[in-house]
Amino acid sequence: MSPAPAAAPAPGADSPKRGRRGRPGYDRETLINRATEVFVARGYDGTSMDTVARELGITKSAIYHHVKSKEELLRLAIARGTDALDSAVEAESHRTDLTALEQLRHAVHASVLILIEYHHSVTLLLRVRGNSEVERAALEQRRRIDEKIRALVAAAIAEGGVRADFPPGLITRLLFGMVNSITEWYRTGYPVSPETIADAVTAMAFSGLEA
Amino acid sequence: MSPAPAAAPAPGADSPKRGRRGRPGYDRETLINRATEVFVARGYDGTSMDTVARELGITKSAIYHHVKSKEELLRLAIARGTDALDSAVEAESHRTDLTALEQLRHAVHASVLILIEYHHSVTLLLRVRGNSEVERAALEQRRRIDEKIRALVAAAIAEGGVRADFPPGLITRLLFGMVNSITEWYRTGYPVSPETIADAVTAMAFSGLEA
DNA sequence: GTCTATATCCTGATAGAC
DNA sequence: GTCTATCAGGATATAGAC
Repeated sequence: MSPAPAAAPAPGADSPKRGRRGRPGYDRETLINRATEVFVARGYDGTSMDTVARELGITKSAIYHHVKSKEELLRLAIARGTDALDSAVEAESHRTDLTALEQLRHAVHASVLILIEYHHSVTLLLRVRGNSEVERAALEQRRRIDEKIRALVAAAIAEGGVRADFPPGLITRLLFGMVNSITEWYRTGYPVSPETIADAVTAMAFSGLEA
Repeated sequence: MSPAPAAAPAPGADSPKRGRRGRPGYDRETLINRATEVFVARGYDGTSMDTVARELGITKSAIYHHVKSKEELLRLAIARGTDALDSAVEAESHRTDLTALEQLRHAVHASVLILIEYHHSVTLLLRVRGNSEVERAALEQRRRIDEKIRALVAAAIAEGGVRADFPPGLITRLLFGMVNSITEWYRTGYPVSPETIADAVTAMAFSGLEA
């Protein structure tokens, strides 16, 4: 019920090397992380660069010194989570020491942990509608990840480890619908540990909620 | 595995009484339904009234003849799904002939069917961020529905029908996270019937995906 | 690296003709 | 009930001083 995590390392998710001088002094990394949070809180399209600036305590011009456009800021904000998710799923799906069912279980568990660690970034990714080139590129990368998951589920079904009474595509969507829904309510400080959440998701997904 | 649906009736979800004259001739109902689809496709904040008008083949002014603001259009777009969901959950949670576990199973099954029938409207509801009065009111109504569900899950746990090895709030969020995730991929014409989808969700949620 | 302007375009909304 | 024309405010982005 608690497989090996295999989550990605934390490259500095919160407040890296701020200080030194008295006030703002943002480095690019911190600016991206904070902007990501603001985009998540109000929605990307619902957030003006003025709002981002105000929330960060600086002006728009200061932001445009670090990034060349609002779209680039979105691209950078999304990239972290996408990359972490992709490499985790990629890693799990190549472990030849496990059955497909166990690979899938590990992939679910690892995805939950990454989704929590990078929850702002992943949340933005999951909300993208394809309204710009950046958004369409993000959707395309997400589609590639989904493809790997679908292959895992198909293999687990072929193996006899996963129910075959419903279409594989439907099973996959529901499984990762549950996993991804974490972004809807998870907030920093949520009073249940990431490991417990990952265990709960894995248990619910594979065994159901009946006692 | 296939409980009594109890879904709401269809008051005319697609194209009511269009025609008569050659071109547009929208009635208010049709306009709202079509606008809802456009909002879902691009996101509410990412959709200008000019875009809505273009998609509908009329001008902004024609829209403002039917509704007084973009916000009111959102309110009307969201209302249908919210009302249907609320009354379905309300109805199931008052059936004294069923155990709490069975009430929950029926509520899940009914929610899936409503979520599919009103999927554009419900999708908008689930994406609301609280950036305006209309959005905050929608969030509040949604919170009331969630409260009823949480009570059902708590009762089912107390009854011994649902697993108690994880926090009830977490179980509830994951369960309806899976249910609600249908809005992420369901499209009119999806090649699996609503009933089969509802059965699959119920089976996955209560028994898990292991064979 | 951050500020105060400012340019340019887009957005929600209205007036008034047909 | 729909159109053309228009307005006032807000959006992204840039120029140039400190």
